[in-house]
Amino acid sequence: MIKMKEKIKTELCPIRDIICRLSDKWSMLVIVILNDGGTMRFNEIQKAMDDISQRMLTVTLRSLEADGLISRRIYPEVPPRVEYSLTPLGTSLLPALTMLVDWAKENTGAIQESRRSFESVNK
Amino acid sequence: MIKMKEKIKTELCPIRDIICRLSDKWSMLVIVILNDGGTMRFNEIQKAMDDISQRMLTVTLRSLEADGLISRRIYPEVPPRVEYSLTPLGTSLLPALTMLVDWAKENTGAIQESRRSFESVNK
DNA sequence: CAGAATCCACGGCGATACTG
DNA sequence: CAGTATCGCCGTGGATTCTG
Repeated sequence: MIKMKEKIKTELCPIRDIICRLSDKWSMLVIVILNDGGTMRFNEIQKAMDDISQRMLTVTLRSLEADGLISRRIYPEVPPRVEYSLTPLGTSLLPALTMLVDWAKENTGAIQESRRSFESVNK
Repeated sequence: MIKMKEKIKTELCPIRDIICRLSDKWSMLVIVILNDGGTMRFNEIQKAMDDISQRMLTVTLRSLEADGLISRRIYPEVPPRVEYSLTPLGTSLLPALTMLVDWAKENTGAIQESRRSFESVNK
């Protein structure tokens, strides 16, 4: 059996870096929303998230673009129009992301109950 | 096709909460290491990570214990001995975690190259 | 040995105001 | 519409010291 630990310690300084980029407050959610919505404009994405600030959406989109997970197309019009969509690389992340979300969904109850009993013991 | 966005917005305030707990600096790594090592003592885990502070390891372990992902067994001896191991719930997270790590591993090169070209364009 | 407690630096993130 | 710029809070996490 392969030692996952070795995976992480030898190959995964870069891997941990990637995980950290994804696991900020908004990145995963943006990817999921773009997967559902296809090609979307800035404001569309913001409405779909409904509680992200304009600044953080900009920052998040730039970060994802830098990593090659989304593409950003600018139309030289007035008023300006900018469209975002997942790249193939971004799309390839979805199975793993979905699995994580599904796991979280299935175990939400168990985890919350565990937290409650843990707190009542340590109160 | 199911709208992932709906999943996240309706069911996933709790789900996002879980993802956030996992995606701090150390939690995923601890889970992976415990999966490789089985039952381990505090110092064993710390050595396996080799760059985590004592404080952060304590904090991380408590958080994972509260969520029911790891168990903590105390032996009333002198000097004290405490052993950690994955619970079934913690183990059930591994497939999703592995998938994410594998994706990151496979696409590290592409991502880093994307970052470089992005920076050279925006310099 | 396995922590608890304290102090502190840094960076993520939000609020607000301004612009092409 | 889709940003950019600036300011400031606060939470994460590191270093250090102390304890049962």
